[in-house]
Amino acid sequence: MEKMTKYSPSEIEAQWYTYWMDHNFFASTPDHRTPYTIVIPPPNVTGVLHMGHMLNNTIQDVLIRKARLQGYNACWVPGTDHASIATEAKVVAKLKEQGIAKQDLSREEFLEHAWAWKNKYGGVILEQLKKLGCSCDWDRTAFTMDPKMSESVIKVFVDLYNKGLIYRGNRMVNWDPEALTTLSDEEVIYEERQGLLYYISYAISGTDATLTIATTRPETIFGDTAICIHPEDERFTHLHGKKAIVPICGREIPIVLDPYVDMEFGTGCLKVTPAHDVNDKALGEKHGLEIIDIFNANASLNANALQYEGLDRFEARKQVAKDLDLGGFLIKTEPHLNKVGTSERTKAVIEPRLSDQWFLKMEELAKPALKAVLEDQEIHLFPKKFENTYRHWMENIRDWNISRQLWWGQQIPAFYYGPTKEDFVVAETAEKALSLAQEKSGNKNLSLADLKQDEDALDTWFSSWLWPMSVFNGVLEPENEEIQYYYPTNDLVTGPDILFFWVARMIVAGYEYRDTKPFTNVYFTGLVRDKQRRKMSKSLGNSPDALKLIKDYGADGVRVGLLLSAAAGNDLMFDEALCQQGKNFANKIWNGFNLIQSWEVADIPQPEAAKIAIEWYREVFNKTLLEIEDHFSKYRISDALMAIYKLLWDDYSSWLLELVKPPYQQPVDRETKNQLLHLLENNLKILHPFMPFLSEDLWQKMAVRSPEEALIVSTWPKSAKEVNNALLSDFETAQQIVSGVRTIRKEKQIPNKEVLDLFQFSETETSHTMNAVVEKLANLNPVQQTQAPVAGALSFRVASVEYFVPIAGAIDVSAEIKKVTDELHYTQGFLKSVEKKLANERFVSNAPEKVLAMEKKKQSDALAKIETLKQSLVYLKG
RNA sequence: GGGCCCUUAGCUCAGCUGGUUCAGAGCACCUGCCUUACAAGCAGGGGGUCACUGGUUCGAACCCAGUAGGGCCCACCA
Repeated sequence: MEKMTKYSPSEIEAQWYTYWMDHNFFASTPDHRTPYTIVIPPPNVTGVLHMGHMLNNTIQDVLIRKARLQGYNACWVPGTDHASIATEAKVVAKLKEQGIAKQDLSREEFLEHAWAWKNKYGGVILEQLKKLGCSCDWDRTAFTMDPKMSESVIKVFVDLYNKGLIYRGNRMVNWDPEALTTLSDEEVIYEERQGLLYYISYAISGTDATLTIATTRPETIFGDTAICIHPEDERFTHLHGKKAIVPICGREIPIVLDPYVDMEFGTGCLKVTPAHDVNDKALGEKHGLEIIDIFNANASLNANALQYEGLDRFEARKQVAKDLDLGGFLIKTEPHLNKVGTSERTKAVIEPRLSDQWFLKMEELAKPALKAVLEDQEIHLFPKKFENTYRHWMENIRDWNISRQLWWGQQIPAFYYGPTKEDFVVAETAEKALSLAQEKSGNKNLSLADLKQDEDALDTWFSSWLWPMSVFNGVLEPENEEIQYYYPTNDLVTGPDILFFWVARMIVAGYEYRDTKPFTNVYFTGLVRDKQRRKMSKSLGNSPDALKLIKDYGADGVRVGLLLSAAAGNDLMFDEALCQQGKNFANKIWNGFNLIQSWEVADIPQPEAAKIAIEWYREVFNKTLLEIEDHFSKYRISDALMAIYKLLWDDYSSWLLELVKPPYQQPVDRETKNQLLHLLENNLKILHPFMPFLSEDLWQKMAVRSPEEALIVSTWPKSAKEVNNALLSDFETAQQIVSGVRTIRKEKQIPNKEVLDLFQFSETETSHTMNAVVEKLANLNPVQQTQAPVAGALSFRVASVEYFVPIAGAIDVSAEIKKVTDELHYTQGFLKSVEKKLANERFVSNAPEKVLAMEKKKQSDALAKIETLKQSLVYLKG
């Protein structure tokens, strides 16, 4: 027989996404409702969907869909980030393939290529998010280099400059010799690398003596402008005031004294290279040393390195070491573990380099942002542990290097009009700059042609830190309706890796420009790793193809798979098996739906079992709903999903549906079917945020619905605060009885078809409200009461009540005796421990009332149980 | 070098203010079943010295100290 027992997601997913889009269900405009806003962490325009995005955006979609159901005006703003360094690198690579070098292009020409590239590939990742089911308001799709966004960025730059917070300085910066730009401190990743410590001998001028320094970078000797020793180092007092001679180049350099030098490290003598090390720069300034830069921009050596000019720095290191050795200057080398800074983007080893850069003073700006999170609790971080990290960074915040030697990005609005580096003005436009320049220079004859704009672009994060404001045009028009309505946003869902890059800075910008937080809750997802705990990366090839996953398991299945493994802030081990679990779950629900649909309806009375089951399920549903809401309030998204999973699989499918199921090929009563459909509707509502496609599909299949009645815009069920615990507990007892009978069936291999008897042994009358449930699920004749144990019957106990199932010839008396005896001994032992506790005066006097009462109940229960066990033994032994 | 966090079943993880929701969940596993929605399933079942050592307490997975292992963040030691 052909049966439709398989759910195939791919067919319906596209259909429902189109339906939602066609009816503008994702769109939001300000209205009388309370807004619920999320701004997407804008992925790089160069990006393709990876597992991190999938997780991140699934969580956002769950939150936004739930809010929408709850009646909020849900607004999820999508967009992309221009990612200056990553994108520029891609465009440069692409041009290179076409035989075009960046240097051969003008800034304008290059930007044309970049925009063409962006327009062609920039939307890919957003299209992929649609496949995942993300219900973003696509009409609001923003890009960090949109005209208004860029204008906002420039406005903020000018404003901060005018406030005296932006300055230009010649500073040691992190230079990426591959991307040919500076990086902020946060973009530098330190790695431990095994290297060598070279001991190099320097002659002392005018004497036969020498001194030995230890360095990891022998190639930098050409930049040496001093040797530094500790003033109190008694080994070197004879060197005070002397000069040393740099090997190979023979230059004479002073020997200076400074307590900075660690006498314990190396030889106690330090060579000073102010152009290529932050500390050396400080020493240089202190002692008035010369600065000799020996590197080109690509980190090859320049003319200052004499015959090594043009050599790459690592090649030069080998060569210089070799030559030093030949010349007798290299005393020895020893292995040395040192930390090497590398570029987050290009992986190139960072070269500390002195250059003119723009900086933003952070100290004052950070203060309100620090207070808001830690003191005022205006913003909550989930998990909370990130508050420590946040505090540490904000309290030790350093100035932000915001200039990049790139073209792709907002060009710094500083205009030079004169011969010196200080002859510049900062303004939104060249026209404004001109009048400022005329004023500043006193030269009214300056024209636009005399102005030269700074070549650098701004750090990408200098635009994304405004994102929650700028997507609502809140920077240019701070009073506009949209920003007033949607801001502050509600939740931000992102990875902890950009806590400093982005999250902290958005908070800073929010307080500076709107005097309030940009969002209330920040949910940090973990890193997605593979089963072996390795970080997912392109180079390892361990990152599954997101679209293929969706194709194989359905978007709903993948969403469930990701969420099931994702506790907030913990890394998650992604395993495709979880997507399979998600897909199985979808199929389970789909089948249950088909089952109900297949039943004929008749006007017949409602069976008792169905009536009880439905009442019970209402309670379970309500209880679960309360749990789910509690989970959501703590951002425990996976726990919320698991609660729904168990509700639908166990309570709904295994218990409720089994109980209401009509006998084979017979109709169901109208009452039951109607009630069931209502329960199903509620199930679909709470399922919808997690599995939007399946839930909408079934919702639409169960009734003819107008667009206004679509599930996506329906209402989240209301929970009753009262839970009928008596009903729940009675039902649970019934479940245990059913389970007891099933265990006996299993042990004695009695088929389910065979109808059995069940005796409830009880001296007093007990309630029978659940008998119909037990009889239906365990396939029993009406449950009978008995005043005495049933001889020759198998038995089990639920709570302290004993049940008997008579089975002809199946009973092994001696085995039963052993079973009961074992249980008796165990219970006696248990009683003993309880009584010992109760006999302990200190326990009785210290333990709270509640605990004491509990112990006493344990005692009386155990005593009662021992009685029935003893009686059983008597009967068994005949 | 400074700071933060983690270690509970084979795996991934819950476990709130110390006490019957304290030893849990999902998956995996084992044993029966192609049973009348679903084998992508049903029913039943076995798994843990709560990292280790001490302490506090009537009582510790939970609090304290130490040890071992793992992770994260920050920091310029040549």
